[in-house]
Amino acid sequence: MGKTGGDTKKRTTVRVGDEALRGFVGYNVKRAMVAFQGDLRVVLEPLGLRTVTFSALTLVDEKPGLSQSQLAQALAVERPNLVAVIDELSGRGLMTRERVPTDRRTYALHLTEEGRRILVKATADISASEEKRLAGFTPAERDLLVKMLNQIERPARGRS
Amino acid sequence: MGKTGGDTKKRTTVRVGDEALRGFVGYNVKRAMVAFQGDLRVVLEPLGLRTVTFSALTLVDEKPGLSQSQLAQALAVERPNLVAVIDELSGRGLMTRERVPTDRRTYALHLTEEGRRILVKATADISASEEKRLAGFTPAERDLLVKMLNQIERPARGRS
DNA sequence: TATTGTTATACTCTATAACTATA
DNA sequence: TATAGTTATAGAGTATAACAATA
Repeated sequence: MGKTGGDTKKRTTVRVGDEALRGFVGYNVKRAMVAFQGDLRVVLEPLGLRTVTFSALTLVDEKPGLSQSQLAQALAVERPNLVAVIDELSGRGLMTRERVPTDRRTYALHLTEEGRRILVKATADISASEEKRLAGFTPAERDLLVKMLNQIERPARGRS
Repeated sequence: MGKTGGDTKKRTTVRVGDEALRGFVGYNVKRAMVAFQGDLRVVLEPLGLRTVTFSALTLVDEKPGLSQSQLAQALAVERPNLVAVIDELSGRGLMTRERVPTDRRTYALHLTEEGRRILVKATADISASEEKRLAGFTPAERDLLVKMLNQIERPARGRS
Protein backbone atom coordinates (compact mmCIF):
# COMPACT_ATOMS: atom_id res chain seq x y z
CA MET A 1 0.00 0.00 0.00
CA GLY A 2 2.98 2.29 0.32
CA LYS A 3 2.93 3.22 -3.32
CA THR A 4 0.65 6.20 -2.99
CA GLY A 5 1.81 9.67 -2.22
CA GLY A 6 3.30 12.44 -4.30
CA ASP A 7 5.27 10.08 -6.49
CA THR A 8 3.86 9.91 -9.97
CA LYS A 9 3.57 6.20 -10.64
CA LYS A 10 5.17 2.83 -10.18
CA ARG A 11 6.36 3.05 -13.76
CA THR A 12 8.09 -0.28 -14.18
CA THR A 13 7.43 0.07 -17.90
CA VAL A 14 10.11 1.95 -19.75
CA ARG A 15 8.65 4.55 -22.05
CA VAL A 16 9.37 3.92 -25.73
CA GLY A 17 9.33 6.78 -28.19
CA ASP A 18 8.68 7.17 -31.89
CA GLU A 19 12.07 8.66 -32.82
CA ALA A 20 12.62 5.90 -35.35
CA LEU A 21 9.72 7.24 -37.43
CA ARG A 22 10.51 10.95 -37.10
CA GLY A 23 12.93 10.72 -39.99
CA PHE A 24 10.00 10.43 -42.38
CA VAL A 25 8.54 13.80 -43.27
CA GLY A 26 5.15 12.21 -43.82
CA TYR A 27 5.10 10.95 -40.26
CA ASN A 28 5.66 14.44 -38.90
CA VAL A 29 2.90 15.72 -41.16
CA LYS A 30 0.55 13.09 -39.81
CA ARG A 31 1.32 13.88 -36.18
CA ALA A 32 0.72 17.58 -36.78
CA MET A 33 -2.55 16.65 -38.45
CA VAL A 34 -3.57 14.60 -35.44
CA ALA A 35 -2.95 17.64 -33.24
CA PHE A 36 -5.17 19.85 -35.39
CA GLN A 37 -7.75 17.08 -35.58
CA GLY A 38 -7.96 16.94 -31.81
CA ASP A 39 -8.39 20.70 -31.57
CA LEU A 40 -11.10 20.56 -34.20
CA ARG A 41 -13.00 17.85 -32.39
CA VAL A 42 -12.93 19.81 -29.14
CA VAL A 43 -14.22 22.94 -30.86
CA LEU A 44 -16.92 21.31 -33.00
CA GLU A 45 -18.35 18.88 -30.47
CA PRO A 46 -20.14 21.53 -28.36
CA LEU A 47 -21.79 22.71 -31.58
CA GLY A 48 -22.91 19.21 -32.48
CA LEU A 49 -20.74 19.22 -35.57
CA ARG A 50 -18.24 16.78 -37.01
CA THR A 51 -15.41 17.64 -39.36
CA VAL A 52 -17.40 16.59 -42.40
CA THR A 53 -20.57 18.42 -41.39
CA PHE A 54 -18.60 21.60 -40.74
CA SER A 55 -16.86 21.28 -44.10
CA ALA A 56 -20.19 20.73 -45.81
CA LEU A 57 -21.65 23.86 -44.20
CA THR A 58 -18.61 25.85 -45.28
CA LEU A 59 -18.75 24.77 -48.92
CA VAL A 60 -22.51 25.19 -49.25
CA ASP A 61 -22.18 28.66 -47.79
CA GLU A 62 -19.44 29.45 -50.29
CA LYS A 63 -21.32 28.01 -53.28
CA PRO A 64 -25.04 28.16 -52.47
CA GLY A 65 -27.24 25.91 -54.57
CA LEU A 66 -24.62 23.34 -55.40
CA SER A 67 -25.63 19.70 -55.76
CA GLN A 68 -24.77 16.76 -53.54
CA SER A 69 -22.52 15.34 -56.23
CA GLN A 70 -20.62 18.59 -56.49
CA LEU A 71 -20.34 18.78 -52.74
CA ALA A 72 -19.16 15.19 -52.48
CA GLN A 73 -16.50 15.83 -55.07
CA ALA A 74 -15.33 19.02 -53.39
CA LEU A 75 -15.18 17.25 -50.04
CA ALA A 76 -13.42 14.27 -51.59
CA VAL A 77 -15.95 11.84 -50.16
CA GLU A 78 -17.99 9.26 -52.05
CA ARG A 79 -21.55 10.24 -52.86
CA PRO A 80 -23.14 7.51 -50.77
CA ASN A 81 -21.27 8.67 -47.69
CA LEU A 82 -22.55 12.19 -48.12
CA VAL A 83 -26.20 11.17 -47.83
CA ALA A 84 -26.09 10.72 -44.07
CA VAL A 85 -24.24 14.02 -43.75
CA ILE A 86 -26.94 15.93 -45.61
CA ASP A 87 -29.65 14.02 -43.73
CA GLU A 88 -28.06 15.08 -40.47
CA LEU A 89 -27.69 18.73 -41.43
CA SER A 90 -31.14 19.08 -42.98
CA GLY A 91 -32.66 17.13 -40.10
CA ARG A 92 -31.21 19.70 -37.72
CA GLY A 93 -32.57 22.50 -39.85
CA LEU A 94 -29.14 23.79 -40.83
CA MET A 95 -29.45 23.05 -44.53
CA THR A 96 -32.21 22.73 -47.11
CA ARG A 97 -32.57 20.37 -50.07
CA GLU A 98 -34.60 21.94 -52.88
CA ARG A 99 -35.48 20.16 -56.08
CA VAL A 100 -34.07 21.76 -59.20
CA PRO A 101 -36.88 22.29 -61.75
CA THR A 102 -34.56 22.08 -64.76
CA ASP A 103 -33.14 18.74 -63.60
CA ARG A 104 -35.39 16.97 -61.18
CA ARG A 105 -32.69 14.43 -60.31
CA THR A 106 -30.61 16.90 -58.38
CA TYR A 107 -31.10 18.78 -55.15
CA ALA A 108 -29.83 22.32 -54.66
CA LEU A 109 -28.28 22.78 -51.24
CA HIS A 110 -28.66 25.98 -49.23
CA LEU A 111 -27.95 26.99 -45.66
CA THR A 112 -30.76 28.05 -43.38
CA GLU A 113 -30.39 31.08 -41.16
CA GLU A 114 -29.57 28.75 -38.29
CA GLY A 115 -27.06 26.93 -40.44
CA ARG A 116 -25.34 30.18 -41.30
CA ARG A 117 -25.36 31.23 -37.67
CA ILE A 118 -23.75 28.03 -36.43
CA LEU A 119 -21.24 28.11 -39.29
CA VAL A 120 -20.13 31.61 -38.31
CA LYS A 121 -19.72 30.49 -34.71
CA ALA A 122 -17.82 27.34 -35.68
CA THR A 123 -15.55 29.23 -38.03
CA ALA A 124 -14.69 31.77 -35.36
CA ASP A 125 -14.00 29.06 -32.79
CA ILE A 126 -11.78 27.09 -35.16
CA SER A 127 -9.85 30.20 -36.09
CA ALA A 128 -9.30 30.97 -32.41
CA SER A 129 -8.18 27.38 -31.85
CA GLU A 130 -5.71 27.54 -34.73
CA GLU A 131 -4.50 30.86 -33.41
CA LYS A 132 -3.54 29.19 -30.15
CA ARG A 133 -2.02 26.19 -31.86
CA LEU A 134 0.08 28.48 -34.08
CA ALA A 135 0.88 31.07 -31.44
CA GLY A 136 4.61 30.56 -31.93
CA PHE A 137 4.42 31.36 -35.64
CA THR A 138 4.77 34.74 -37.27
CA PRO A 139 2.30 35.45 -40.10
CA ALA A 140 5.15 35.04 -42.57
CA GLU A 141 6.03 31.65 -41.11
CA ARG A 142 2.41 30.61 -41.27
CA ASP A 143 2.22 31.57 -44.95
CA LEU A 144 5.44 29.74 -45.67
CA LEU A 145 4.13 26.63 -43.93
CA VAL A 146 0.94 26.63 -45.98
CA LYS A 147 2.91 27.24 -49.16
CA MET A 148 5.12 24.27 -48.39
CA LEU A 149 2.14 22.06 -47.59
CA ASN A 150 0.48 23.00 -50.86
CA GLN A 151 3.69 22.29 -52.74
CA ILE A 152 3.71 18.82 -51.19
CA GLU A 153 0.29 18.11 -52.69
CA ARG A 154 1.46 18.92 -56.20
CA PRO A 155 5.13 17.93 -56.25
CA ALA A 156 7.53 19.48 -58.74
CA ARG A 157 7.02 17.72 -62.07
CA GLY A 158 10.23 15.86 -62.64
CA ARG A 159 11.15 15.93 -66.35
CA SER A 160 11.48 12.52 -68.04
CA MET B 1 -29.15 20.53 -74.05
CA GLY B 2 -27.78 23.97 -74.83
CA LYS B 3 -29.44 25.64 -71.92
CA THR B 4 -26.34 26.94 -70.24
CA GLY B 5 -24.88 30.10 -71.61
CA GLY B 6 -21.18 30.77 -71.75
CA ASP B 7 -20.15 27.19 -71.14
CA THR B 8 -18.50 25.82 -74.21
CA LYS B 9 -18.14 22.20 -73.10
CA LYS B 10 -20.82 19.66 -72.33
CA ARG B 11 -19.77 19.96 -68.70
CA THR B 12 -23.15 20.57 -67.12
CA THR B 13 -21.60 19.80 -63.75
CA VAL B 14 -19.55 22.75 -62.63
CA ARG B 15 -16.49 21.72 -60.69
CA VAL B 16 -16.53 23.00 -57.13
CA GLY B 17 -13.30 23.51 -55.25
CA ASP B 18 -12.27 23.56 -51.63
CA GLU B 19 -10.93 27.12 -51.52
CA ALA B 20 -13.28 27.97 -48.68
CA LEU B 21 -11.40 25.54 -46.43
CA ARG B 22 -7.88 26.44 -47.52
CA GLY B 23 -7.82 29.32 -45.07
CA PHE B 24 -7.48 26.84 -42.23
CA VAL B 25 -3.90 25.72 -41.70
CA GLY B 26 -5.12 22.40 -40.34
CA TYR B 27 -6.94 21.67 -43.57
CA ASN B 28 -3.77 22.15 -45.60
CA VAL B 29 -1.92 19.90 -43.16
CA LYS B 30 -4.53 17.22 -43.64
CA ARG B 31 -4.42 17.39 -47.42
CA ALA B 32 -0.64 17.09 -47.39
CA MET B 33 -1.01 14.13 -45.06
CA VAL B 34 -3.45 12.48 -47.46
CA ALA B 35 -0.87 12.86 -50.23
CA PHE B 36 1.84 11.17 -48.16
CA GLN B 37 -0.64 8.53 -47.07
CA GLY B 38 -1.40 7.64 -50.68
CA ASP B 39 2.30 7.37 -51.48
CA LEU B 40 2.82 5.16 -48.47
CA ARG B 41 0.00 2.85 -49.45
CA VAL B 42 1.38 2.44 -52.95
CA VAL B 43 4.84 1.63 -51.62
CA LEU B 44 3.81 -0.72 -48.83
CA GLU B 45 1.12 -2.69 -50.62
CA PRO B 46 3.52 -4.68 -52.84
CA LEU B 47 5.35 -5.68 -49.66
CA GLY B 48 2.15 -6.82 -48.01
CA LEU B 49 2.49 -4.15 -45.34
CA ARG B 50 0.12 -1.57 -43.91
CA THR B 51 1.12 1.66 -42.23
CA VAL B 52 0.74 0.15 -38.78
CA THR B 53 2.66 -3.04 -39.58
CA PHE B 54 5.49 -1.03 -41.08
CA SER B 55 5.59 1.23 -38.04
CA ALA B 56 5.62 -1.80 -35.75
CA LEU B 57 8.54 -3.33 -37.64
CA THR B 58 10.41 -0.04 -37.43
CA LEU B 59 9.98 0.39 -33.68
CA VAL B 60 10.74 -3.23 -32.83
CA ASP B 61 13.90 -2.97 -34.92
CA GLU B 62 14.85 0.21 -33.08
CA LYS B 63 14.07 -1.21 -29.62
CA PRO B 64 14.42 -5.00 -29.82
CA GLY B 65 12.76 -6.93 -27.05
CA LEU B 66 10.11 -4.37 -26.21
CA SER B 67 6.69 -5.51 -25.05
CA GLN B 68 3.36 -5.21 -26.82
CA SER B 69 2.22 -2.63 -24.30
CA GLN B 70 5.28 -0.52 -24.92
CA LEU B 71 4.84 -0.86 -28.66
CA ALA B 72 1.17 0.03 -28.47
CA GLN B 73 1.99 3.13 -26.48
CA ALA B 74 4.76 4.19 -28.86
CA LEU B 75 2.46 3.65 -31.84
CA ALA B 76 -0.38 5.48 -30.07
CA VAL B 77 -2.78 2.61 -30.63
CA GLU B 78 -4.82 0.79 -28.01
CA ARG B 79 -3.40 -2.52 -26.81
CA PRO B 80 -6.31 -4.62 -28.09
CA ASN B 81 -5.84 -3.24 -31.59
CA LEU B 82 -2.20 -4.23 -31.61
CA VAL B 83 -2.94 -7.92 -31.12
CA ALA B 84 -4.01 -8.46 -34.72
CA VAL B 85 -0.99 -6.52 -35.92
CA ILE B 86 1.43 -8.75 -34.03
CA ASP B 87 -0.53 -11.83 -35.09
CA GLU B 88 -0.16 -10.77 -38.70
CA LEU B 89 3.56 -10.04 -38.46
CA SER B 90 4.44 -13.15 -36.47
CA GLY B 91 2.18 -15.23 -38.69
CA ARG B 92 4.20 -14.08 -41.69
CA GLY B 93 7.42 -14.89 -39.91
CA LEU B 94 8.55 -11.28 -39.73
CA MET B 95 8.46 -10.99 -35.93
CA THR B 96 8.82 -13.28 -32.94
CA ARG B 97 7.04 -13.27 -29.58
CA GLU B 98 9.23 -14.68 -26.82
CA ARG B 99 8.10 -15.10 -23.23
CA VAL B 100 10.06 -13.06 -20.74
CA PRO B 101 11.28 -15.34 -17.86
CA THR B 102 11.37 -12.52 -15.31
CA ASP B 103 7.77 -11.51 -16.08
CA ARG B 104 5.81 -14.26 -17.71
CA ARG B 105 2.94 -11.95 -18.54
CA THR B 106 4.83 -10.10 -21.24
CA TYR B 107 6.18 -11.06 -24.62
CA ALA B 108 9.47 -9.67 -25.90
CA LEU B 109 9.22 -8.70 -29.56
CA HIS B 110 12.06 -9.24 -32.02
CA LEU B 111 12.39 -9.10 -35.79
CA THR B 112 13.31 -12.20 -37.74
CA GLU B 113 15.89 -12.06 -40.49
CA GLU B 114 13.05 -11.89 -42.99
CA GLY B 115 11.42 -9.13 -40.99
CA ARG B 116 14.59 -7.12 -41.00
CA ARG B 117 15.04 -7.70 -44.71
CA ILE B 118 11.54 -6.50 -45.59
CA LEU B 119 11.88 -3.53 -43.23
CA VAL B 120 15.07 -2.42 -44.98
CA LYS B 121 13.34 -2.70 -48.35
CA ALA B 122 10.25 -0.84 -47.16
CA THR B 123 12.32 1.91 -45.56
CA ALA B 124 14.31 2.43 -48.74
CA ASP B 125 11.16 2.51 -50.88
CA ILE B 126 9.44 4.99 -48.59
CA SER B 127 12.49 7.23 -48.55
CA ALA B 128 12.60 7.17 -52.34
CA SER B 129 8.90 7.98 -52.44
CA GLU B 130 9.34 10.91 -50.08
CA GLU B 131 12.29 12.04 -52.14
CA LYS B 132 10.03 12.33 -55.18
CA ARG B 133 7.25 13.97 -53.23
CA LEU B 134 9.69 16.54 -51.82
CA ALA B 135 11.73 16.99 -54.98
CA GLY B 136 11.02 20.72 -55.01
CA PHE B 137 12.42 21.21 -51.53
CA THR B 138 15.99 22.00 -50.58
CA PRO B 139 17.35 20.11 -47.56
CA ALA B 140 17.12 23.33 -45.57
CA GLU B 141 13.47 23.77 -46.53
CA ARG B 142 12.77 20.18 -45.59
CA ASP B 143 14.33 20.68 -42.17
CA LEU B 144 12.40 23.89 -41.67
CA LEU B 145 9.16 22.15 -42.60
CA VAL B 146 9.74 19.36 -40.09
CA LYS B 147 10.71 21.88 -37.42
CA MET B 148 7.48 23.78 -38.02
CA LEU B 149 5.43 20.59 -37.91
CA ASN B 150 7.02 19.59 -34.62
CA GLN B 151 6.37 23.03 -33.22
CA ILE B 152 2.71 22.60 -34.11
CA GLU B 153 2.53 19.47 -31.97
CA ARG B 154 3.81 21.28 -28.89
CA PRO B 155 2.58 24.85 -29.29
CA ALA B 156 4.32 27.70 -27.55
CA ARG B 157 3.00 27.82 -24.01
CA GLY B 158 1.05 31.05 -23.96
CA ARG B 159 1.38 32.74 -20.58
CA SER B 160 -2.41 32.87 -20.27
C1' DT C 1 -4.98 -5.32 -6.28
C1' DA C 2 -2.59 -4.24 -10.70
C1' DT C 3 -0.78 -5.39 -15.25
C1' DT C 4 -0.14 -8.08 -19.91
C1' DG C 5 -2.17 -9.98 -23.47
C1' DT C 6 -6.49 -11.21 -25.17
C1' DT C 7 -11.55 -11.51 -26.74
C1' DA C 8 -15.63 -9.35 -27.85
C1' DT C 9 -17.84 -5.46 -29.31
C1' DA C 10 -19.03 -1.05 -31.24
C1' DC C 11 -18.60 3.14 -33.58
C1' DT C 12 -16.56 5.96 -37.18
C1' DC C 13 -14.76 6.52 -41.76
C1' DT C 14 -14.38 5.00 -46.16
C1' DA C 15 -15.29 2.34 -50.50
C1' DT C 16 -18.25 -0.34 -53.93
C1' DA C 17 -22.30 -2.44 -56.12
C1' DA C 18 -26.82 -1.88 -57.28
C1' DC C 19 -31.34 0.21 -57.19
C1' DT C 20 -34.84 4.46 -58.49
C1' DA C 21 -36.06 8.28 -60.88
C1' DT C 22 -34.97 11.19 -63.94
C1' DA C 23 -32.49 12.82 -68.14
C1' DT D 1 -27.51 4.93 -72.14
C1' DA D 2 -26.05 8.04 -68.48
C1' DT D 3 -26.46 10.69 -64.19
C1' DA D 4 -28.18 12.11 -59.15
C1' DG D 5 -29.44 10.45 -55.12
C1' DT D 6 -30.07 6.49 -52.44
C1' DT D 7 -29.64 1.83 -50.08
C1' DA D 8 -27.07 -1.88 -48.47
C1' DT D 9 -22.87 -3.61 -47.31
C1' DA D 10 -18.14 -4.38 -46.28
C1' DG D 11 -13.65 -3.13 -44.93
C1' DA D 12 -10.46 -0.56 -42.41
C1' DG D 13 -9.26 2.18 -38.11
C1' DT D 14 -10.14 3.09 -33.44
C1' DA D 15 -12.29 2.87 -28.73
C1' DT D 16 -13.88 0.50 -24.26
C1' DA D 17 -15.22 -3.44 -21.08
C1' DA D 18 -14.01 -7.67 -19.31
C1' DC D 19 -11.54 -11.94 -18.81
C1' DA D 20 -7.33 -15.32 -17.72
C1' DA D 21 -2.69 -15.58 -16.42
C1' DT D 22 0.68 -13.56 -13.86
C1' DA D 23 2.78 -10.18 -10.79
